[in-house]
Amino acid sequence: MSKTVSAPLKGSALYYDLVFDIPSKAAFTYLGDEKGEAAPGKRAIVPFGRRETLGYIIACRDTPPEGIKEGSVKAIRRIVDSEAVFGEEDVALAKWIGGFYFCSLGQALSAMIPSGKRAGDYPSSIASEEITPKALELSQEQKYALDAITEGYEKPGEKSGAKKQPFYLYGITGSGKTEVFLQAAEFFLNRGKSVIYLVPEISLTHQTARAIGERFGALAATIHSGMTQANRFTEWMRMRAGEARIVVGPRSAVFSPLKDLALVIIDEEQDASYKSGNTPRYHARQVAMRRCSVLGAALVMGSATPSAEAWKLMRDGEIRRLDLTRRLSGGQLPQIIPVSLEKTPGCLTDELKAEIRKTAGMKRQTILFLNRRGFAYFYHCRQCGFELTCKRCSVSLTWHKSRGKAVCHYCGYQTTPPQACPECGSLEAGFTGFGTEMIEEELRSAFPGLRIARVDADTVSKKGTLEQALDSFRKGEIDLLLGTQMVAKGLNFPGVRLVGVVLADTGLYLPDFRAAERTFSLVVQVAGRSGRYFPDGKVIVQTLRPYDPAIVKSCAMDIDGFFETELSQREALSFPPYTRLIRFTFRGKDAEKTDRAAARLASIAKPLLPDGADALGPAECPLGIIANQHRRQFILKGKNMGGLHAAAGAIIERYEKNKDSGVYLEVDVDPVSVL
DNA sequence: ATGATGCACACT
DNA sequence: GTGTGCATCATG
Repeated sequence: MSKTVSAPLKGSALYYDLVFDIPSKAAFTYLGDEKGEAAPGKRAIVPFGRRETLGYIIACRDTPPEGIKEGSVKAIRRIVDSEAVFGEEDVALAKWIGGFYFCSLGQALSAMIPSGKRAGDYPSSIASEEITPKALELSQEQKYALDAITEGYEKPGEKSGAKKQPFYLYGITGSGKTEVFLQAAEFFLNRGKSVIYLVPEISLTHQTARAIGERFGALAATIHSGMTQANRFTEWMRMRAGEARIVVGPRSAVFSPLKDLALVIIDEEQDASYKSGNTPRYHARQVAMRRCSVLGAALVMGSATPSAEAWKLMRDGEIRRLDLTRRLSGGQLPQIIPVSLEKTPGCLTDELKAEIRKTAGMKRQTILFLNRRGFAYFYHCRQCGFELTCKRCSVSLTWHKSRGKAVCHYCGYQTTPPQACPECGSLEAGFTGFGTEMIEEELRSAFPGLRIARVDADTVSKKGTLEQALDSFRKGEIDLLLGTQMVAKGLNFPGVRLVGVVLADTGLYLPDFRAAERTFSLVVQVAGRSGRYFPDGKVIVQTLRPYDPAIVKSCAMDIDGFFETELSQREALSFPPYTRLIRFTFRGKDAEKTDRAAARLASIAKPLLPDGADALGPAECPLGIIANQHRRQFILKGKNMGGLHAAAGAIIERYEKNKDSGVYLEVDVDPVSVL
């Protein structure tokens, strides 16, 4: 817990060590503030170089550290917090994060602690006035799972030293995972313990948060990106005070400062959003495992489509798998039909059109899903094969009809596409492939009477638009919802009969070893949107690769089969989960310099590699240029993370000794994507 | 990270 | 001779 150091007597010198949200690992010593409010665990504004910066007070001391002249120590300008906002446990966790993900303590703390200024009053939590603590009746399978999760629980007061095995609630969509999670949470709350409930994104957080607010009332808290800083901070302090004991939230909620944490739930465990995209590039699952093992807390993950990592751990018995095999509503799994797109002139096959028509005739609803990532829509010359790509990034430009422009999805560059091929002058050049706009147009002309709504990053840039569209879809004011990723996950619409995947295999063209896994899991999840309440759900999966295992197995809902082939392939190529990766990415305006930097790190690395470890590259990244920056990567691969990680640490240290100017190095431990 | 400093080449 | 640009450095 946070130890509060008594305020210094007036005039007596007491020093404080602060860390900052900067790459430097050093702590800086300051004199206490005038009011004497300084204490470890509080944040302070201090003069730092030529400016004032927020820092985290991590310790106090009687004398300045060795080598610092007493005269050069500055005083804390102002203390931000009236009480400590982080404690020893948080610092210990931050140190671990810094060590494992190669960032400074200050960077780790700043990722953990909400940056809100002041804990105002205590309103606006998700706590619902009407508490409905009535748990639903559990099925046999659910009961078994709940018992397994709770049975190892030790009595309060007893020290729980033994390492607990994580659980995995593996169940098809609609099999009642959430209710098991909620009752497990309730079990621990009833014993005075705390619970973290992680969900992938805000849209999902909302539904789950509501359920938790209703069931646990004032004990519930939530933190997500849609909240104001002050509200997030308020929730943080409610947790620290022990007032809130269950939190629902995305990735960052894994840091929640709950008292007596006993259970961490990770819903949709395979979701890539659990991995942070910026420093520190932590994975919430990894952090959760760390916290749980330190505290002796239980970890329960769940999904219908586990990650390859989790699947292997279950297979090897390192994670205990708990199966939920039946849909509670009695709904059947939908029929999933793969349809080849090869001979279709437009982007909607006759099969899909027929089903849309049939569904509309039944006064039911359709969701059309387009996985737009990858190269679904590109300028292509049929004569010479020329492709129009971004001048700055190496990716294909996407055609935006409404703007009449070709746009780069990475840097925002846009240009008017040429009428004729710039290479050979042929007029048989232009955009092919599918975008949501084009599909929308084709739909409107094919089904003039249908009420169609399109939901993608372009149409929902304004806040609330997505909610609005989804709301009117739920009310039945829209017949067909067309969208990207956002319509795929978690949403639950009773009226939906048909789900169409416009082009399932776009992701398969990405040069990433997880491409098949992602595609597979996406199709299975999208399929799960259909037929949740009626037994006549239908899913049409359009594809240019009808024989690809990821497509075939996902349409057959053959998860075992998919992982069998996928894992044996990963093993053959020694990719995760059979190995671990540490990726070094170099960015620089100058290609030569970037190459040199990568080569230099590689030559440092070679002699330091532990036995059984491999180096890949240095090589150009699959996306070789992004926003005018050349990108190179160098990947370490090894069976044993301990040795690999230690080597990486030594490599980084030597590399930084004389670093290349204009080239930035980024280190990613356990990268989820290598694009 | 970020602002200050020092050195290179350009140009009123 | 001063002015703009970037690499280098230190931050207590």
